[in-house]
Amino acid sequence: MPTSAPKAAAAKKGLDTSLGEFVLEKLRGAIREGRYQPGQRIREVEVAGWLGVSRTPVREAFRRLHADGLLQLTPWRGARVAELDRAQLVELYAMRRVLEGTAAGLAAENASTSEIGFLFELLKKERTAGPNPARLAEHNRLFHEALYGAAHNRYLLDSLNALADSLALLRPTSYEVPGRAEAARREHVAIADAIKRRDRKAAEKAARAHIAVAEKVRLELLFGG
Amino acid sequence: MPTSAPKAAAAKKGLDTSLGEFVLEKLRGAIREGRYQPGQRIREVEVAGWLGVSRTPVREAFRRLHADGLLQLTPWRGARVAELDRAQLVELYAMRRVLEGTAAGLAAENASTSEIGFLFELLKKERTAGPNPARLAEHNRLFHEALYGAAHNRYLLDSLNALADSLALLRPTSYEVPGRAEAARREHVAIADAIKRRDRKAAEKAARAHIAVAEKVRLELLFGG
DNA sequence: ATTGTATATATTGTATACAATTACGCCTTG
DNA sequence: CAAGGCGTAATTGTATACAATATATACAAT
Repeated sequence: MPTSAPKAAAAKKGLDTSLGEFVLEKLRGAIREGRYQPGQRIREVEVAGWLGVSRTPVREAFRRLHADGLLQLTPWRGARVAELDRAQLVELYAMRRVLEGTAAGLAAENASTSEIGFLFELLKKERTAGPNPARLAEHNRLFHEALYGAAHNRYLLDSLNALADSLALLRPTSYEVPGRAEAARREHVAIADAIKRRDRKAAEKAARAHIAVAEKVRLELLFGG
Repeated sequence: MPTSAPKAAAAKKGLDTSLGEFVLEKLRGAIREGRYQPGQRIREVEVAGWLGVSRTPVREAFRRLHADGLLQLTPWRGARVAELDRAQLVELYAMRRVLEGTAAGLAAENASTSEIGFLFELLKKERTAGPNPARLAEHNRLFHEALYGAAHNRYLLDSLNALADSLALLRPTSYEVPGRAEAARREHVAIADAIKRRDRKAAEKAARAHIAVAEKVRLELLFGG
């Protein structure tokens, strides 16, 4: 539970956006980093005090997190960080397999040469990232975000980002599994190569395969063989 | 612009849900029925007065509609019903083609026999619906919603509903085009038949074709050849 | 006439006050 | 000692008051 004193009130000075957005980002970060655990209840006044704002912008942030599926809201009973059971996880990965494949396929058709260059840059960094699982997961996130952008479809982008946020609820990440990092990197390379060759089918197939493996690893990690 | 006096304040008595939800549904309906036109500005006090509530639940509804892409919110400058230009429309249909195909494919695998029966029931009603474009569009919506449900994937369902809401921004509907209704019905039948045969590939293909035709008709209708 | 500026008005963002509902502890009672 | 009811505290839903910002109007200067 985030408990740093309202020095955040200082950090929000010179805000280029509304307090609601500010709170939203703070909460999203806290959930992504696991400082709020799935199932945990979040009280409005608690967040308001933490960030030095009133309940109003906190409630706005809650509503948006709810829309993204990160918070479970029940009337009069407050907000709770969403939990994913096995069935939901399977549904989520099914969806992601489709969308990720579509993104890769569209990227093969629509990505600019600089976007493709950026993908390979990220892969280079990924190779030299070291063994820290959190850092590896972060690199992974950057690669996938770049891929989503290269597809050039706003709706697809938004959906995939929402799915990624939901998946961030789960820990540990797949990168805790020995050898997963190298395997994932090889799969990433396969996707990027297909995009560079402008091979839509191959890119789609590689991306779907990548997600299928990720699902398998995650399920084993979380629920055991 | 909806202007019926606050008799709505009476209609909201005995509410089984929060006022925010109430306002959300009212606004969604008003946008879907074209009572709020794309590009039109919506003021908080105006809606609050219309529905006999304060600005607070109105703002909540605005935020959710924004998350769904139906409202465009800019700080200090209020809410505006989203507009779709041609490029966005193309992106949206690309997304819908993928998701609708996926939904049909999953329905072929996962739909219960009663769900399949319901699809055919809707098709029967569609055949005898008469020539009213608004009624036809409504029947169409029901069929697609049933299809989404039969896929048994929550994330897919939410995404497709969001896309459908965005498409509802556009009028006139394709059903203003002579002959579109019968053609659409035949395409619906093809989808339902494939699902009944449990033929995943065929269902997916039929659904994608259906959306592709719908896109073509819409583009011609809105932007001319 | 047009453009720039100042002022007033309107509208949204935020904070706080109040109402409705729930959760929990305590007491009573069998 | 357990079970159930009552009352208080805690929490959220809603309304309103206030602050910050944008928009519109009036007027002056060119």
